[in-house]
Amino acid sequence: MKLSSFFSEKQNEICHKGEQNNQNKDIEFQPSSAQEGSQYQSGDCESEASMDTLELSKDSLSSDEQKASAFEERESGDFTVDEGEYDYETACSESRNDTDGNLGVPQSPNAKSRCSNLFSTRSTGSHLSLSLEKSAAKPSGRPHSTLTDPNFVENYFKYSRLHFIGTWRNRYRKRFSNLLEAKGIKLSADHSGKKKTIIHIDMDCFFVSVVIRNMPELHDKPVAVCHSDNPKGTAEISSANYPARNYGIKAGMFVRDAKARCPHLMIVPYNFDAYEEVADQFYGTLHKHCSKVQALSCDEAFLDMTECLHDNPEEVTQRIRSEIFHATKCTASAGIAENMLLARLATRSAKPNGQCFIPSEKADDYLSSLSIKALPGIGHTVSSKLKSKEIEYCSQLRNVSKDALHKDFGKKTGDLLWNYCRGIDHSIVGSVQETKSVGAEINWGVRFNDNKDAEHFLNNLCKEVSLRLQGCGVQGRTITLKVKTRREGAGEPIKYMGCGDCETTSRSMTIAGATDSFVTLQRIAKQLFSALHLDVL
DNA sequence: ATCCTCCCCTAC
DNA sequence: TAAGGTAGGGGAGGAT
Ligand SMILES: Nc1ccn([C@H]2C[C@H](O)[C@@H](COP(=O)(O)OP(=O)(O)OP(=O)(O)O)O2)c(=O)n1
Ligand SMILES: [Mg+2]
Ligand SMILES: [Mg+2]
Repeated sequence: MKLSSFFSEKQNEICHKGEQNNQNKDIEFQPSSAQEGSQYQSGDCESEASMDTLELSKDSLSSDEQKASAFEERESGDFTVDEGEYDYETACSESRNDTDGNLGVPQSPNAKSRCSNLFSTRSTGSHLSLSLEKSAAKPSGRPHSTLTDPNFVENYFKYSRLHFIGTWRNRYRKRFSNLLEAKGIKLSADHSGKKKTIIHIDMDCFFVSVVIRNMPELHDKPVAVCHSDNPKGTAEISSANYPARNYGIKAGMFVRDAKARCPHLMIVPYNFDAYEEVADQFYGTLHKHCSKVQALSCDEAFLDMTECLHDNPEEVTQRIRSEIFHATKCTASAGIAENMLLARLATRSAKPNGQCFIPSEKADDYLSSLSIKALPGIGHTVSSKLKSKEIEYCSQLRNVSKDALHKDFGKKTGDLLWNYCRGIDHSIVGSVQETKSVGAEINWGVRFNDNKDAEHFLNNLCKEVSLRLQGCGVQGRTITLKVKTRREGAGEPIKYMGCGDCETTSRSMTIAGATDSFVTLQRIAKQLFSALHLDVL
């Protein structure tokens, strides 16, 4: 059996380079956090000497237990919802089998693992994450794992779509820094009773549209972006165009399931450079029409047109969309409303290649029949909890008192639910926000035979985080390491080179002076890993 | 009260 | 074969 374990590191408390102070050099690490672990305490954290591989290696080698990664279980949960067309649980049956049940809430846990480290002094931080997995005794054959590629970390990120979208914001920040004035962000303060005009705009099936933008013959055929065209494969669909969605194909689905629904589905490869270029054209157009632009992702933004409006909002929106199409040969859809919530919901109705205006007097009607799960910020866990009480639509949610929502979901989420189901949203369109953390994690292809493998991987992850910190020009003081370990009794991962069903644990440590140094990260990460008392094998 | 650590949840 | 990342919001529970 194989085992896999993950870990990640994270550093918090970032500070902009330049100002940091080191107060006490002596005490570089504050043992405090590390010890929390508690029982364990063997002092790993304190003495560097002890940290040595010895302790680690012993532990790790000694036990045979296996640990695996967890993605699968939870994943299933995340997606189950929609129309039931694609049952992720089935796809990931592993997870379910596993046993033990967990606690309470129905499949709540997500399986995602992440590892990260972050630092920060003030506002920035960095994350580092690693994942480890023990490899099966003999099958060394895996072509794409930490066991066979010494530069696995570096290579992995070149091909990861989630890494691309996850780091896009930092690139955007650099590219458009001249246009971003760090102003007020999201604090909900909408006291100016003035009516606003908000536009939410999102490119249609972005990754597919960009790749086929010069291939009109494919526009009405089902097409999806994926690394693999193997009809038995577990590669994930990144984006599917609208003809493909008619077959029930969605992002995140395994390619074998997509092919089963639509055998003639055309698979096209990723083109990250083109996504970057089209996103720049998209944002270039937006900034031309509006000074208040909030980027949500590479293909999606909010515009506060209240003060940039010269014409009818719908005509302006039409113009912006035409201009985007002219510049990119890709279509965008937009929603227009008086607040960000309604504008975003309007976009959904508008897709594909359309636009939709929701006047505030129609908001109540529009929301009544809307599923709670469709509200932004409400995912599988919250919506399932409500559904178990027979509350599925916004109209039903309006009958639940604020107190009851607070009790079940906490203050903030309770307020959000209460407001959103009534179409209330006071957030304001902001431009940039200060970085709070920086991290890196890998939950695929991570396999270790011994502690050396794990250490090598961890070091590479530290290097990655160090570079990212330097790239952002920030440093951090709190380093967090997260590790995934295969859950007891979990079988092989369903997904090729996946992490499977894992348990995640994390440890963090705050140091006196902010850092972006590889050597420092490496040292702290090692201590944190050791404090977790995990066995590699 | 407020802060801190270790999670969980969400979205792209 | 295939590339399951990243970051912020938020809560529980303990320390201060
Ligand atoms: N699970 C996901 C979600 C998104 N993406 C990538 C591919 C998408 O093209 C891009 C933008 O995400 P969207 O949610 O905007 O999805 P699309 O643009 O593909 O479709 P839509 O027309 O619904 O916006 O992010 C991904 O790789 N995996
Ligand atoms: Mg889109
Ligand atoms: Mg989008």
